[in-house]
Amino acid sequence: MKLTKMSNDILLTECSNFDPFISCECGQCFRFEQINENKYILYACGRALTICKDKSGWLFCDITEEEFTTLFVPYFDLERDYSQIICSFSNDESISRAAVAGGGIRIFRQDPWETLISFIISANNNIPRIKKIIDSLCRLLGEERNGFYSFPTPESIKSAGIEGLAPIKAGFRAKYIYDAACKIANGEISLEYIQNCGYAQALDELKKIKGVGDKVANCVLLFGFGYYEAFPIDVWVKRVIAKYYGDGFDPTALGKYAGIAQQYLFYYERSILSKEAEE
DNA sequence: GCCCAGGGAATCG
DNA sequence: CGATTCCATGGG
Repeated sequence: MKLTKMSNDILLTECSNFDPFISCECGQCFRFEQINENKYILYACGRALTICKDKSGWLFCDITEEEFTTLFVPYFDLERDYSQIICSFSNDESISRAAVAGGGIRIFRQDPWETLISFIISANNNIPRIKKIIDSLCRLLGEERNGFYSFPTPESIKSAGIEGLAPIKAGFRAKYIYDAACKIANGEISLEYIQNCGYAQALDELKKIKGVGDKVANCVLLFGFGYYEAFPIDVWVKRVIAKYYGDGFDPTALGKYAGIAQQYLFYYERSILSKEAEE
């Protein structure tokens, strides 16, 4: 990994297994927009970050090297050796095949609270609409700072109430968002405890929140807390398992980075389906 | 009108 | 336990 200062921008080169565009599109995060083929804006770490695909590498606009290093190197998980992780799946044919297509995916280390609400919203929903609801939520209750809306705090959602959430049109999920906000705001659930108590305990803790079951909890643990052994099973991954593994599939057999394998499978299964739709 | 979407709660037996 | 049903909303 090499960072080069280019006036107000940072150029990233010599960084294998990293494609920020694919990493955005692979379903782990929802606050980003594609401007064109070579340009995305990502809303993370409390700011908007413009990312351009350059001939020589990835260009991150209007950011200092210090800010990129302290905020976005951890966020993009750039210090981890993903090629070694992919190697650890080499005895699994379908994961290895999926990792060819999704080799640029990094698991983003997202804000736990934002990830919790985002995946509560994801229940029985599709990605474009999840993005729209989250964006509405930030515009409704977040704080604006030169065009960027922060993610609303638990307290602000709590004081808005279920009726106050009506404009974002989250449907039946509004009461779950509210329940999560209350339990975090009043300390009934501690995100810090979930961060430190280990995977199994953290899973139980998250599931105390209404609207959080096995799938949502595992997404939050994987994308918001860095529990890489979390293996969320949604409708797509269910299809993959039925197709390639059948009964008796055990994600723990994939080791401590099972969640990364899951993300390759999810991305691959969806991308081959959209490719088939084009034909 | 139908079905589906990164599911989960409530309610059965 | 497992199997159904319902939940709001929008796009295809």
